[in-house]
Amino acid sequence: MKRKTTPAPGEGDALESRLAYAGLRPTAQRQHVYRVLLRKRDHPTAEEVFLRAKQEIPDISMATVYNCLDALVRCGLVKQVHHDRGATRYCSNMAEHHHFYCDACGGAFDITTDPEAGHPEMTLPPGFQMRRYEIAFNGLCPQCAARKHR
Amino acid sequence: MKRKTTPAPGEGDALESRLAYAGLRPTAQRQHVYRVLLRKRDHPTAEEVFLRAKQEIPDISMATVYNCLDALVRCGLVKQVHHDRGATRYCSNMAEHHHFYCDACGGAFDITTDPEAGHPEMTLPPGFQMRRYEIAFNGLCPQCAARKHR
DNA sequence: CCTGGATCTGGAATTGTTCTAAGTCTTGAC
DNA sequence: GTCAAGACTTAGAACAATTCCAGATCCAGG
Repeated sequence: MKRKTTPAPGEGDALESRLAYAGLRPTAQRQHVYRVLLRKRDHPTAEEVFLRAKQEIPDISMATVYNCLDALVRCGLVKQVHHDRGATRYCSNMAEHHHFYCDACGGAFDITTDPEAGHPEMTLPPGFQMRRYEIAFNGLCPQCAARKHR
Repeated sequence: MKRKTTPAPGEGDALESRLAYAGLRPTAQRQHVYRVLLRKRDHPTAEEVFLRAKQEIPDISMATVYNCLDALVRCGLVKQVHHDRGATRYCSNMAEHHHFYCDACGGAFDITTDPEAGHPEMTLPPGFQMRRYEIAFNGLCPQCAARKHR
């Protein structure tokens, strides 16, 4: 219910200007949700973001978390990550990269794009206009792979 | 739920033997659902398969369609295709391939893998054990691209 | 021709997400 | 400052895709 006032200037500048540019206000909830995503970059679901955000803002609601995440996505600070039909995960790493999904632990890992590897656009039949592409890797993450070897 | 991956009793085998190999019966519903998928390979959703299947088996239920699709997936005749968090689509093209999703019309198109292009496994950091990978292309399909150019 | 297990069915339940309506806060005009 | 307009947050309802469930039905083997 009660809302915090404007935070100290200098804190979360990128966020503030990005939001402003998109015509959005840097509310306490948005700032905190963004901080949650920056603090632990493990591709949390909306539910997980909600639980983490609640620790500091106990009254925050799920709807607000969805709203905030949507705002962050819209102003280009956060990316949605989808795998199969699982819950949407949120990723604050905006560099070009792909994802590896561990079949054992379900974790998602950033795979930074190898600049040497050519983009696969030439493999497309004529007529297709590619805007972007994404590679989803599946298998075992290092930890789970090591565990299986024993 | 544990899903048994069937190691192919023989490439390009009939529905019946594939099902039998997985310990499943070739029921009328399963055969018809499979026929529906072969007849129009446009990556239909379960709902679309249901509507098409109903034309020949009016009493078939949605639950049965899901069951049949699951059976076909389990015995390696059909693949699930996911894009963002949209409904699961079903693909009877079992050759290795990727998918192109048109941002304009929402269609899904098979992109056959270029055998020349090296697999991207070397781009993975050490420790990761890749089992498979999938490339999702986004952009405009030839038809929608042509329409935009006018 | 019985019987047990596989299968089919409609409907309820579940999950993740979006919508809605009402209340709260912030901004800008005066 | 004061006030209205609009942005934002909230709880809960609604929603879509899917899975679960329990009863009915089918069918192969004895």
